[in-house]
Amino acid sequence: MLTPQEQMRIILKGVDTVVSEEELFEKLKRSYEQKKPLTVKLGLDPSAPDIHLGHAVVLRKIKQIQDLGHKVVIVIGDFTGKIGDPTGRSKTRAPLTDEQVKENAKTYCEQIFKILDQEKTEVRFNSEWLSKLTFEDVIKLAATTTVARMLERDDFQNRYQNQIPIGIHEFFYPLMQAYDSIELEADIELGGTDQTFNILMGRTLQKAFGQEQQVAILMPILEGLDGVEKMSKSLGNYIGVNEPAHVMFKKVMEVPDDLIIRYYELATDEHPDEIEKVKKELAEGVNPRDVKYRLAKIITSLYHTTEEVEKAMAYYDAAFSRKDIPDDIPELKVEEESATISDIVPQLVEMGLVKSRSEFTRLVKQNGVRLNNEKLAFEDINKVIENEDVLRIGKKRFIKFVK
RNA sequence: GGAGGGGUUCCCGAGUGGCCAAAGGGGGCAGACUGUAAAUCUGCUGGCUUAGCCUUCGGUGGUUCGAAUCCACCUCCCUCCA
Repeated sequence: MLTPQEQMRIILKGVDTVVSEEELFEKLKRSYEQKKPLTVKLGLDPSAPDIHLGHAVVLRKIKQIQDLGHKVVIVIGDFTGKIGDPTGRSKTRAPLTDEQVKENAKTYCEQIFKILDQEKTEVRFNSEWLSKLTFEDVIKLAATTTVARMLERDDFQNRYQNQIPIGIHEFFYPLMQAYDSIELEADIELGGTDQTFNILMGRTLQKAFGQEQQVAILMPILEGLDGVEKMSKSLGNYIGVNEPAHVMFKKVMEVPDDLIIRYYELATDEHPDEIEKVKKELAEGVNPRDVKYRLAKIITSLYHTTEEVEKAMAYYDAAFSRKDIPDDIPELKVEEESATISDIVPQLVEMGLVKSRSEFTRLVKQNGVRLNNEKLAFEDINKVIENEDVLRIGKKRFIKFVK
């Protein structure tokens, strides 16, 4: 086991805030001396089963701590998920059913274990203890804090000021999450900075319950592809860990230039020395495209095999650098011998390539659709499809027809 | 419990009887340019069997030749008072 000093260095890399570093050091020291691993908690919300690089920021950090020999406990907030939590996005979230939660949890774990070591990770569901609390217990919990204190939370404050509803039940969300820490006797809790309030509430509650307070480790929030908003599925600016290699690669290339370093820091496991080198390169005027190209390779490799990455790069080079038709594109079997492009549109809609026939028509009229790399004129929409015809919709969407 | 203000298309927000598939902005998509990104310019942005038709302005019902707009009831949100 590494010395507490060495552990600190690894743990602190890239973090936004630690409350508090002294406490963390003390815990590490004690753990080192007694050879007893610390319990590290990460709470996950099962309502969004697709993990993206934004979530991965925290997961990577916890993986590093896991590798230091500490005990990682993932808490799936199935109970909290059923209550509905404050998302900060205008509306109160719809509660999930048991089936949804279970299903989501399964998908979740599959993705988490692309990053964490499954053998060494404990997964718990917080309904296990939360569902057993009596009303009296709940009141006692609630009595540990005040409305004013609750309203300190950014999200609540914003909504309150903007006249967006806040359900009373939502006040319980931080309390429930905090209670999880008591149940686990957590030494450390990880989360994004958006979790600051909830995680600190864990400290408050632990103190009220006579436990040693957990250390809060808060990771920065990764911006999404737009470069401004946080990465999130609902905003559509995300890179999912489950996405095919070529999609992932292309998306990393869409990251704004000024976020290249941030992505290096938060979305890869690159060594700080390496990152310094990259910073220098950029400062010296190396084409950001090339730097980003390497970044895309590194990130894609974290979630895909070498072979898949090679393919993805070939696809990218062909489709976007040379503007050719790549080799490896989805195919659509055309049943009807005399089917025209127009005839096939409903199937394209079904596949999600276009939203509707109207949208397809608009794209064609705007020269956004190509047939075998030639612009498709609106009059040609009734052309009979030949075997191996390739349709390109916009820049990214390809489909090959086979008969 | 009382008084008042609100709910419009993906978001914000204009629209108080026909000229409204609904201004403007944002976002998104496409084209040009480029480095693939950004910036900029242009176009599009409910659906369809597309000179036309159908669905949409919290819900239901009504008035009217005609309703996002008027009326009734319902529902949800906010503010102030209690």
